[in-house]
Order: sequence, then structure tokens, then C-alpha cells
Amino acid sequence: MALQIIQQGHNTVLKGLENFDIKSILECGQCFRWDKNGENDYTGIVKDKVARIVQNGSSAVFHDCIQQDFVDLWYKYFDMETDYKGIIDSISINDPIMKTASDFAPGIRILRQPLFETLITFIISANNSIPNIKRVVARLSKMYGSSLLYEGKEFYKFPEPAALANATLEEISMSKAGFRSKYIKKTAIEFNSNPLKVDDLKSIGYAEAKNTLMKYNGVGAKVADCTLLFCGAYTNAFPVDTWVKKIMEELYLKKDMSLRKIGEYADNKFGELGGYAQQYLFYYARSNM
DNA sequence: CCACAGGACGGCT
DNA sequence: AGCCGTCCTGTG
Repeated sequence: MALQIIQQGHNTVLKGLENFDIKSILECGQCFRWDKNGENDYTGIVKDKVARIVQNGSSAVFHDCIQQDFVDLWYKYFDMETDYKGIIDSISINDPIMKTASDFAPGIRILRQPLFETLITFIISANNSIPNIKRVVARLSKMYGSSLLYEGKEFYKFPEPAALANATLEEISMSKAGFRSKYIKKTAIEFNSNPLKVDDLKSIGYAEAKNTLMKYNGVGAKVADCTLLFCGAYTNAFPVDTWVKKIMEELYLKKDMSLRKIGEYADNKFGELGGYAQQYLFYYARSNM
């Protein structure tokens, strides 16, 4: 059944969802601005829109969301045009490990998040835990992002590059970003004076795009790959963190290997679909290992 | 109190 | 190229 998008009063209702599980999507470690209200019930902010999403099987309700907002923002954000069933079939055939990992969470989708926000939040993710990353991002947004009301509650947009570029290091440090505070400030200054767009990254090719991002202070190979993958620029980006290293070594490689070599192995094995493979593996590893 | 988890960087070999 | 100490905050 094809996806149906229906406006019902103030809400937008989706029916016929396939490979869409809101819990897997929002808790697989790719985003930091969503909060759980209850089972399959989340509220979050992207750009200047807040959404409360409640999923029930193959249906989901976007509360206080007109159909036009769904089409303009959320459809792209949730990567609705991509055929995830086809991707899973393609990477799982002749690969029982990937079959197990994708069967564990076939409803994962890779979000297409705003570039500057993705870059800064993954700088914050360096040597950090997901709950702490969320707290730091929430503090920065409250300090430097404009506020908006949704269902009577105040939400804060992710800061504009200029707001973080003009902040002092002492102020940014109050977010408790720790040693990453100076990375945030330097990168915001650089980005603000020479703004980068997703299309710029797409036009120069994966290797050059990764090099470009790694010039920012606080951005190594892993953060660069996360940014390229989660802003929707390159689906072949395969970020190797400690969890992916662990699961790749245990299930595929059967020996210790450097982060760089694991990345090369994945590139050969998964190619253009590496980013999807990485997400199934990462979520499976974090939940089961 | 201590041990540990989580990546980038810079200095070293 | 690879190894290792340091950076900061929070949790057990």
C-alpha cells in the first residue's frame, strides 16, 4: 500500500508506512533534539518547526501539523522518498550478519538534518554519551536559539552560526560542552564567515567533502562521516565509532583492525549503501552487545 | 573515593 | 603510518 498523507483537523495522519519505526529512527543515535513522551510518542524540533509524532503500527499522527508542513519539511527530513525495503534486500542478500542486524530494526531511516546543526552536534558527540550530548545541545539552543511556542510550551531553535560565532568561549562553556567548547566556537566562526551548503558538499565528491569538513576544528574522520551521512549528503559515509568497530571486528573481521582499515573494508563491502549498513549495525550492537 | 565511557588532537616514534 | 596522553562531564 502506498503512503497516504491526510490532514485531519490540526493533525497530519500518515497511513501505509513501511520501514518506518519512530523509536528506531529517533533512538539510533543520529539525532539529539527529540524527547520521548511515551511509547512511540516523541516531540522534537527541526529548523523552526516542532512536531509531536505518535505512531501506531503502519500509521502515525503528526500533531498540530498541517499537511503542507509535512510535505515541505518532514517528508524530506524522514527520507520518505527512499525505498528502505530495497536497500535492506540489497545489503542482506548473501550476508547473514546484515540480515540479522536489519531484521532487528527494519524501521530505521536516515534523517536529512540541517548541515550546521549536524556538524556542531557531532562535534559535541566526541568522547561523549548520548544523554549528555542531548543536554549540551538543549542548553546551547536555549542560550542562543530563538524560541517558539508549540502546544503552550516553549521550544528553542538550534542556534544560527552567527550566534555561536559571536558568543564568548566562557559563555559557550556554560553549556558544559567541556573541552569541545573551543571547537564549537572556532567551527562556528569559520562556518559563519564561509557558509557551507549540502549541495556544495554533494558537488565536490565524497573524499573532498570529507576533507573539507575535517578542516574544522574538532572534526576528525568519524565526525566528518556522521555529518556527511546525517545531513543527507552521502549515503556511502560509514562512520566507525567504538561500537561499529566492536561489531565489525567480532562478526566480520574476526581480528583487531584500525578504524581506518575498517572504513576501507566497509567501503568495499557496502559501497553506496554503507551508511545504511552502518546504522543497522550500530543500533544492533548498542542494543545487543 | 576511584574506574570507566566516549573521539580529536598533537607530540612522539 | 601508528601509538598514546590529554581534554570534560556524567554515571556506577
